Amino acid sequence: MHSKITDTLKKHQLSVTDSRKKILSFFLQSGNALAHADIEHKSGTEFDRVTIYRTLQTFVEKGIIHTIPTADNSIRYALCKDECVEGHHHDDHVHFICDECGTTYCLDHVSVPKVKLPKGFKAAQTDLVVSGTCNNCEK
Amino acid sequence: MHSKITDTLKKHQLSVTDSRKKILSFFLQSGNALAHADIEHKSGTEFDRVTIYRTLQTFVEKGIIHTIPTADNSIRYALCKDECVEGHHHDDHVHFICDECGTTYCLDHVSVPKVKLPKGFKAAQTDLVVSGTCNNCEK
DNA sequence: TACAACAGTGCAACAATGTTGCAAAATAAT
DNA sequence: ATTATTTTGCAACATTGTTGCACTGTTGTA
Ligand SMILES: [Mn+2]
Ligand SMILES: [Mn+2]
Ligand SMILES: [Zn+2]
Ligand SMILES: [Zn+2]
Repeated sequence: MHSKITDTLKKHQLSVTDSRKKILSFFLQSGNALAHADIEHKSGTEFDRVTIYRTLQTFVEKGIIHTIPTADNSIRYALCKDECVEGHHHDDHVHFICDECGTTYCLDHVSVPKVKLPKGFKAAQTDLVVSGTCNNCEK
Repeated sequence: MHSKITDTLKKHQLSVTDSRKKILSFFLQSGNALAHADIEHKSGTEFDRVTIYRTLQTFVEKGIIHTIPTADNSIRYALCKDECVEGHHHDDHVHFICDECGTTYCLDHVSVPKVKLPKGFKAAQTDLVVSGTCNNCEK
């Protein structure tokens, strides 16, 4: 019997450890994006801060999670879709950060439009982040 | 006789001080976006690290510079266009970060497209950041 | 299951980045 | 010129991120 969590780790050639299982479960439970600090709070003293840094880094490299840029010096991380693999992400959806509650959403069904760049500029990745009020916080 | 720098500070109701003049001049000279660390390097020991933090914060609040989100935990700052005033920015252009040289460009003539959000989501601000190779670094 | 090889973790020490309060200095207003 | 106000530097502290290394846990093989 294999849980979904164990399967995901194995699929990406990672040893199955307590911290990885737990951190991955946080993402699955939450549904939304998490910052390093969120994970630190959720896990209490269960494992070391350094382990969280290394786990997040490993997950990003393996294509399990992706980063979401912000203007407040706190990277958010969210689960990738199945197509993401090591070294090549396919997360071309819009992200939304709520100014009220701070929740960060992957808007999986809103895709990032192509932009026409000036001569000589070659795009490798495009991030579109919208901030405002989410559907939970609206009046 | 008033310099452009002094004028800009006065226009935004700021006292004209050495550090503000110097930091603003860095932005005017560079043309591109600067991170806190860039300013710290350019200024050497001329003024305190805390003063740089406070000056950048003040400039953002007053609409002299705007922030550019990144996925590497290092906010970049760039000069605003003239229309930006306290509490209300008008920097709806695309930003480009070169993976080779690290330079961050304001693509003033490439505007951010409107995106259609799911029901209940209200956009206040939209940031579009492209990364890749700039026209200086291509091939 | 037992063992060896390997990978991941915790800890400690450190570096970098950001924040706050307060007295001294600079600037602006009178 | 004097006063009122704002800004700065400093010190102290908090938070965030990085690295090396010994120890522990995991995996694959017998
Ligand atoms: Mn996402
Ligand atoms: Mn810009
Ligand atoms: Zn919200
Ligand atoms: Zn470049």
